[in-house]
Amino acid sequence: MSELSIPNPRKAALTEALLRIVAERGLDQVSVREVASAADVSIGTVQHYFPTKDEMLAAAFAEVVRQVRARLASDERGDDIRRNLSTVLREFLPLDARRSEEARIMLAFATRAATSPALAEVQRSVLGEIHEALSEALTGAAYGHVDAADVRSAAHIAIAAADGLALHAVSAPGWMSRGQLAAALELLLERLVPERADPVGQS
Amino acid sequence: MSELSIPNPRKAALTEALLRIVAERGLDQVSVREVASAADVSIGTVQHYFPTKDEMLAAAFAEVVRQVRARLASDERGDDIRRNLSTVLREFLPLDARRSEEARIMLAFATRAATSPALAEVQRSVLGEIHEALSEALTGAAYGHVDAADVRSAAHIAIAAADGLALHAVSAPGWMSRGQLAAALELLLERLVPERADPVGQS
Amino acid sequence: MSELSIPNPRKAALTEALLRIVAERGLDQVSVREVASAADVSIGTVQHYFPTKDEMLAAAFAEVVRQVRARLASDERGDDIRRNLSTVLREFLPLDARRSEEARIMLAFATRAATSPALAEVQRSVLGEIHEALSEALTGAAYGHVDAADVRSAAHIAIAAADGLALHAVSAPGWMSRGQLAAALELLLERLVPERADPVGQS
Amino acid sequence: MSELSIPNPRKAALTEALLRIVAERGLDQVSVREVASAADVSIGTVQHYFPTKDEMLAAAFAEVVRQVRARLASDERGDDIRRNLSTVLREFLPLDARRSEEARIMLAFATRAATSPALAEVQRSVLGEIHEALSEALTGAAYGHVDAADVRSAAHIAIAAADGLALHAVSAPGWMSRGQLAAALELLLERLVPERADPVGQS
DNA sequence: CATGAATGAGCATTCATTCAT
DNA sequence: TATGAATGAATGCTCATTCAT
Repeated sequence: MSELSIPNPRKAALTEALLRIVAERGLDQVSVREVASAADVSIGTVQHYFPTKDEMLAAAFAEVVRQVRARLASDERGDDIRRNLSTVLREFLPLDARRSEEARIMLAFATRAATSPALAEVQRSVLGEIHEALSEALTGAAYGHVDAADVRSAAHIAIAAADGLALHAVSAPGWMSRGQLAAALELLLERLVPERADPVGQS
Repeated sequence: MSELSIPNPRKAALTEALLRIVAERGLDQVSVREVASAADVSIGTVQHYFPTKDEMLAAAFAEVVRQVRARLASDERGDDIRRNLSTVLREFLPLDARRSEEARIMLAFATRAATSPALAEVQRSVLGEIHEALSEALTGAAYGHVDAADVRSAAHIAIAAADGLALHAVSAPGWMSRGQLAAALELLLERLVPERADPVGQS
Repeated sequence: MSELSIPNPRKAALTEALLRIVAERGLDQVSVREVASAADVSIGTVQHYFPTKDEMLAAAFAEVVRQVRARLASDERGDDIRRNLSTVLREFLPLDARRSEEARIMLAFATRAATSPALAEVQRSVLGEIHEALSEALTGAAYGHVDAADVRSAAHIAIAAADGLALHAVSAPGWMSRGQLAAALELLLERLVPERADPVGQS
Repeated sequence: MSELSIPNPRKAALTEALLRIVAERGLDQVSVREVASAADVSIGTVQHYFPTKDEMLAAAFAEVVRQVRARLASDERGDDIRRNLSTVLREFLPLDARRSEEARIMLAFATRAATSPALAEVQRSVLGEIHEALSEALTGAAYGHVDAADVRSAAHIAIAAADGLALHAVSAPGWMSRGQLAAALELLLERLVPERADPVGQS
């Protein structure tokens, strides 16, 4: 409703075009020209909205992050913490075309962040946010007997494993099937999250 | 394996120069010019050994893989399987300058593999090799009661978590300390590798 | 001359901004963008007043000429013709910050006039005007025994020497000191303007 | 004969092409593209010899200076000092097509030197060299009764007047005829250089 | 009156590659 | 074996200008 949420339809079309290129051909194939032609506007128009390529990349990364955040926020949560964690982490695995594209994009930006302080800053904040959320959930799952450091390590492991699986799936197409990705994730959560402490019905 | 794989020393100097650039400035900053100047030879010389840039990149990736393989092969192995796994996986974490550089290089190539069939093929074979080794080790650790699928999933998780931690450390410098990386890995192994059933019955 | 030549104050601000850029960074650094930002208005506004860059340049040159003319008109004149000539010609030498800036601007436009018929026309009329005035003064200084052609040549020399000194001072900063500039001009006038025949008969 | 004097025929062709453009259309119309097409080579070739535009411009300016120096050195000198000075200074006036082109080129570079320290340095050294030569000649012409400061001022005036006349002729085509240029120069020398001190035939 | 959107040509420069030597 | 010449495509970016509002 606020003006803030209507950034600019043209700008949005440009970042979308850019992200499509990243997903299909990689971040190094992104050029002002390619984005212009993918969005079917002139080069000048692209640079009217994004004076420099860096600004354009940063905006695109921010948009991806925004989308991922929105997706995580809209996911259904229930009582079963392990299932909730699974829901969240599955968002990062390339289990369908949409998530596969997103994974390729996130990986591309993460890798570039290794040599771009600006992108690294975004990456840090994204990781921080997710880590925070996972830590909370894991604390809830521990039913009292928690070692805070262990919980934080477990959260680190959870994100790392999800991103690592995505990395492998994306960088070595065919190496893991979707079933294997899902199975690996489930096994991890089994080992990471204690059984629900239903003191009665539990054998 | 064979003497055939001992490359021309000049060629080795070129791939080393290239990998230095990748580690420091990223894969997209690699150009024939940069490699030539980093190796202090002429552009023509670079292209005498590597007629195309793709061949040069492929050779460099192969060299990295070769180095990692050599490192893994030379690591000390003992009776404690969990410790052995830790030793192997720690090779992938940026726990010191050398491994940090290697992690950046591996990540760069992995990301490019997402859009390069040739590199993807190498990536698949590397992952296959490591997965195989980890699966064997985990099978040994299970002391009989093994579900083969679970073992393979656990191996997937192990590599994924290690690479994922490396990805995070490299793409968000400052996000995780070396201690946190090591702690997360240890926690993972605790959860993934069953305690040795009978510490007594061990020879 | 007429009130008609009093331009829109906004327009004046734009030409002033333009001339500042010319003085500081040269005529080729003048762009609609730079002028707009120097005058702190939008590009569109600049082009509202000056539809094309050429018109803007022409207006700026006209403004400079207007300023120089005004300065020359306001200079004090006395009975000593040589001194009057000196006063006039010193206006063209970069003897202080203001005249230095003006000299840089005049030189920039003169040089561009070499390839721009429109600016060349302005340049011709300016030179004509000054030459006329100097010729008159020199005729007055000759006390009767005049060769009209010599007087015109002397006027040519006078302007040329002044502009040439300015050219050297501006194009080779540090080459001539202000004292050297002034001394050279005085020597020229000594040689160009005959001594007053009878210093006594002066009222 | 030495290798130094054979700089590179290709390079020479490029600077010649560049200077042609400067003379015809001005220094701001010089672009790598234009030079390449004027010299009938590819853009890449131009930049093989001159990695940056600045280097190309500097080389071209140096070449112009070299040509002017060579011309001055090859001019005939006789016993009549005033005539010798005339010969030298006429080299700077656009009295024919060749000198007109040279004058336009020199003016263009001089003007750019106002905002380019590198070119300004060259300009300073050129002026220094000519000033030195003129000062010597004028000292010789003074037959003993010299005020060194006056001689240097006279030399300044001589170059300035020549360059100023060239500036006017080039920036206001049609303003002065060739005859007027020559006449002005001769008048200047009359006033600047004392008559030959033939002690007898002098009234 | 003033602005920002949009454009397309042009800029210097970097690039991978081919070729002759 | 090693090099430099030469090329032409592609890069990010600046530019003057037109147009709708």
